[in-house]
Amino acid sequence: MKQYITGLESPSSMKRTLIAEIGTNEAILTVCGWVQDIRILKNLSFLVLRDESGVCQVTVKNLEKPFDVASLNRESVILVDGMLVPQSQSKTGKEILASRITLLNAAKVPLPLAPFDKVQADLDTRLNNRFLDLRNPRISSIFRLKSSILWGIRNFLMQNGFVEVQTPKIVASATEGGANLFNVKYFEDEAYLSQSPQLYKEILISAGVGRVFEVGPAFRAEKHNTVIHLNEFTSVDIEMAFADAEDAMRMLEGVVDSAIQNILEANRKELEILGIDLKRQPLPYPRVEFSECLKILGDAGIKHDPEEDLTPEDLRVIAGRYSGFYFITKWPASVRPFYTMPDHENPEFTNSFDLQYQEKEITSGAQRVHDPAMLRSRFASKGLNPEDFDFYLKAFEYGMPPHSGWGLGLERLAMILLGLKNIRECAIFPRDRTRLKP
RNA sequence: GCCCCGAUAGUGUAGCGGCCUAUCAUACGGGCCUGUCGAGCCCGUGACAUGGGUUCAAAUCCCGUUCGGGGCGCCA
Repeated sequence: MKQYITGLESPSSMKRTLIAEIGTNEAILTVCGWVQDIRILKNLSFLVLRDESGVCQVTVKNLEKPFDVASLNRESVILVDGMLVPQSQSKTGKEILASRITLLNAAKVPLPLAPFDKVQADLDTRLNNRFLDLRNPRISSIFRLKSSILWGIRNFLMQNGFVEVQTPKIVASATEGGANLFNVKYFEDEAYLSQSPQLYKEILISAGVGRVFEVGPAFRAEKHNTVIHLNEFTSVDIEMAFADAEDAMRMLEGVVDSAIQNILEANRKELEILGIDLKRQPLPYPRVEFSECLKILGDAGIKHDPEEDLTPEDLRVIAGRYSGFYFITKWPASVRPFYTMPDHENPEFTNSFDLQYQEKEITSGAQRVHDPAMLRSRFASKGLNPEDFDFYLKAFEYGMPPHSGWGLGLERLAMILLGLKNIRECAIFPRDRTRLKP
């Protein structure tokens, strides 16, 4: 009674019906998917069959023996030929009376992770068995949403005249210092994995691209062990010519709003599965100067060195004043990279900004230094050797426009919009301090 | 790099010196059940991360190792 695969019986997608489309087609149909649940009664058995579009119930009359249901394991892949039951009593709303069931591939028992168990597995167990974890729509919804977030971002940038580029991820020098880079062998040379496309974006501004963006991986060799850091993350980077920090901030809030708008329109189902109540936040997002943050901290009785970066504790206090997204602007030069433009009036501050969501930093951006002489002195003040950046500096010597830009952590944005507590949830195969597989 | 915490069946947990022949749920195997849908009921299988030590006695206390969780620093 068991029917094994020969490999030659692979179903054609031409005659396969997606579960979501059941009821719109003929009454005799073929569905394929994973066995999510098995309930065996005396005279009949029920299967819950799942494909990428949804679930339906498959009813098997045991006496007719279209298949030995008892031999089936959860999460095995089957093909079901059968008839649509017109008025189904199933809670899935869709029911097929099986005339034939073909086992396409069996799942071993026990499952290392049961995606539909009543007990929730730990994140570590889930990530070790990500292919099973992702079979649960609660998990796969995260990545459908992330995909839509990125589409909303791309759509907005394309509409605003940006060109998408791909810059190298194997690079010869650091963008902001040397400590946090992964080494790679590049034939006879020493190379690194790129921590940011910053230098290339700026060179492209000199190249006359005008508005440029990139979505790509960024690598940070920091041994951080937190719920908001990955060693490989997706960076959305833009750079705009003839633009100041305010222009870049406007583009940034536009991008975020477009991402939210897009998932509200396109992903009602996924938002519902995850129980997310997401709302657009009116533009513009509040702008708060760094010096104002120090006052807020002062009011809370926290003394803060004006040359020092804000700590997570500081940001929690500041976040008490703002709900949702807000910008912190005019950061001190001491905590910003060499390419950040100093403020004309107060050169110890910069024309820079971070986009925050409560206490979490999502984006860092600024107007950039476009004058090569100023850039050289900034290298010196950061203790960097200009010779390491010769290919970069060269682009500034022959007509570099004033320009601004930012880099946004896609997983950070996703975790915030989706209300997830650990950034690893937002990376489909995350790389963290110890995780190199799968 | 620093600091805290943890590791018990496939999964998730209780136990924290003798009452442990280790709890419960879920999963898994068997049986019953004319439509189930977190199915139900009965029976059963299955675990103390690892190496040392303390003790009459260790899942339980101590040390090392490995693995995991969280925080800080750094950042997106």
